[in-house]
Amino acid sequence: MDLPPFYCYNSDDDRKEDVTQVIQDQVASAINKILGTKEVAFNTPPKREFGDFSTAVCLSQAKVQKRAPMQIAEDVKNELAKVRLPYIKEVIVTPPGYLNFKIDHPRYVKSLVNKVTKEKELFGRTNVGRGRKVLIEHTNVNPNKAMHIGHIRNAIIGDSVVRVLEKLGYHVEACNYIDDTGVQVADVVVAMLYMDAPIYDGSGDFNAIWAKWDKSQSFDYWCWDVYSRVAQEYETNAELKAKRADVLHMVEAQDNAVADFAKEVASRIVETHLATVGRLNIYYDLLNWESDIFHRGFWKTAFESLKAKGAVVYETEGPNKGCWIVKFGRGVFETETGLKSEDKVLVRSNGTVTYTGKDIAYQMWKFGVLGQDFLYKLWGIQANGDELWTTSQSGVEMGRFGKADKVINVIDVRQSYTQHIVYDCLKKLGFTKEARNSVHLDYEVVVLSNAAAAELGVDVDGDEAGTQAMSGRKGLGVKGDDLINTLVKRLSEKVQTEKSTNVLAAAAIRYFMSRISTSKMIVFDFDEALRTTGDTGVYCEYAHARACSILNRANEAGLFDRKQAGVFRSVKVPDNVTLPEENLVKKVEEFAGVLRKAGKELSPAPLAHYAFELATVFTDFYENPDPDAEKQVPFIKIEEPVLRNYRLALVDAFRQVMANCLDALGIVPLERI
RNA sequence: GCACUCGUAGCUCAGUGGAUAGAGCGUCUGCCUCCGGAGCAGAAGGCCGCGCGUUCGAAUCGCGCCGAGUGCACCA
Repeated sequence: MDLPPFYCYNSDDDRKEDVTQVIQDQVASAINKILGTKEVAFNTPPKREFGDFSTAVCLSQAKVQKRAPMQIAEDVKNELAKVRLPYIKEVIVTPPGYLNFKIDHPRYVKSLVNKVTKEKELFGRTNVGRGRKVLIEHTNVNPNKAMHIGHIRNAIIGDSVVRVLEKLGYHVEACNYIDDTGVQVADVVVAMLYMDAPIYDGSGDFNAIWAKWDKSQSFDYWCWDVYSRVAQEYETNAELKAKRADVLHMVEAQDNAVADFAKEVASRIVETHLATVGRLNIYYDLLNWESDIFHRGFWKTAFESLKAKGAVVYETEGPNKGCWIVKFGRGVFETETGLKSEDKVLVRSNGTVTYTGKDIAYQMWKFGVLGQDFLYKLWGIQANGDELWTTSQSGVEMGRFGKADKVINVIDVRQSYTQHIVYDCLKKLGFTKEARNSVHLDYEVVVLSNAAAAELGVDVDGDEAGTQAMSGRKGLGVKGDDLINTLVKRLSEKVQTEKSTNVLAAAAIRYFMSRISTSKMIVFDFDEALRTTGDTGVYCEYAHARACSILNRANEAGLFDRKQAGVFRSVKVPDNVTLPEENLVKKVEEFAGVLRKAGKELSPAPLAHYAFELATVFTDFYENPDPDAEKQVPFIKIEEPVLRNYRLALVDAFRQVMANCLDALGIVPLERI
């Protein structure tokens, strides 16, 4: 498959303002001039005595120059002494030939603190994405049951990437695809209409059907059980199973009472899903309904293009006889069990279109190359104040959605193959640029540890290592709302307000899902997910709240005015910057780079790790700001105004950057817990 | 069979070419007259799955194994 396009952009321009980058660029160009090299890579020395950053460039030069690396390093050091390098205090050579550089800390700290103070919530942002529109589709949960923690992982990754790319200057559109015409919705409809008495009489009156819903449960929870029950019933009840095809057929026809009922079921479930993810601070710009893809005839248009380009062929023989297929893989081949085909069917022999077929048309719409559009109407205003729009048969034309330069589909890794086919078909249609700009953000799934499964009542040995896949059909899984509720309950004892409790629970869950690489399976364990100490979102929030608390105390004592912008702008930095201070400032500076990394990898994981490291260095600074002193003095009780103001400025810089980082992770920073 | 992903401390994970491989949880030992103890300081715990290569230098790159998982539908 082609390389994801996000690896291609050149972000060099955006690093020009980083203080360390400025310093390293000057050192690098000086070294390049001396050695005649083109590039110098820097890294961090293992020991603080060596300096702030170093390079092994002399080691690789040893072979070229056929001289000892130590000797080269010494020569470079001597040459560098003749050049004026601002911010560099000292150059040290260590075996086997490293060049180490010491920074003039007071100047460095001052310029960085001033930068954070000036840029505030903009600190760390860049504009690499300027002028480019990215459409990110995520969540995409079948609207037939409650969301489980696997769906939650998808939504958290998707929403985090939306936030990161916005901070990198892209124009981002977040879409949530609603498959309201698929078998899963049909199954719940079958269950509601035909599984229990009273059976639907075909009258178009659904009052008796809705009355089956046990209102002591939310609708999505009730459907969760109903769906797993009907899946079991199918095994023994062929008559019921036959109803599925009927319902599916009516839903696709869209011109009958059952189709309207199905839409009503799906809509109600979508509302519950939006409520669930809303608790986690996740929002969208647009809901895209599969029924509208049918209605607007997207497939027909795409199909004509595919035929015109010869990308699809009609099979007159072989295993796919009577189907329109796209050639793929090895094509038709013989196996022990007979003829098999790796080609992908887009139109079945009964004339209906497969999901992949619809997806090709839909992907074309996302890039604005289908030549057709949805109709839209306002769904409502979300809790964050933003409008949420939806495609709709009764909507109006609008020019603002789709037409993206890049499209990111957040779908679990099991669908890599079909995504590949969709992008490949785009290429076959002549949309090579669009195919290249299509990204499958393929994260790994969430499974249950045996212990977690045992807690849910599954018949497994909870003491044994191993995992259980979640399954909607079996009704096996941890529901998102259950996890949130459990956390809220645990946290509420020690948190002052209900609002803070909810934010903190969301922080814990988002952090838990974000810290693990998207390429790694999450083996869900209750103890781990509910933990509030150590490497958690709660710890990060706590550090932030503590910083706010210090600043508030200082404010109350009249030491400075928090509301008054720029009070720290001209902060004086003492001559001796302590190690904890230095570590904090260096970590603060890393934020912009971490944000870029998250954007490049399309993953919240780097930001989560960074947030924890930032919280840790801050806590160290707070506990022990001056390790050489006999006694640590609380910042607000420092008598000397220069030192006190400086330490408070560092607290404020930390507070700002932690808030920015949490925001990128979709976590609301708390002033108080 | 083919393809992709994963394998690092008892457990959960960072680290993707640099110097002595890091965190958290759990275990053990200490620390609340003090800005928020959801914390801090310390101890113990590693053939970075195995082998061969590339390189001055490999957990990191290449090849080959081993183990775990996923995909290869006229399901989505």
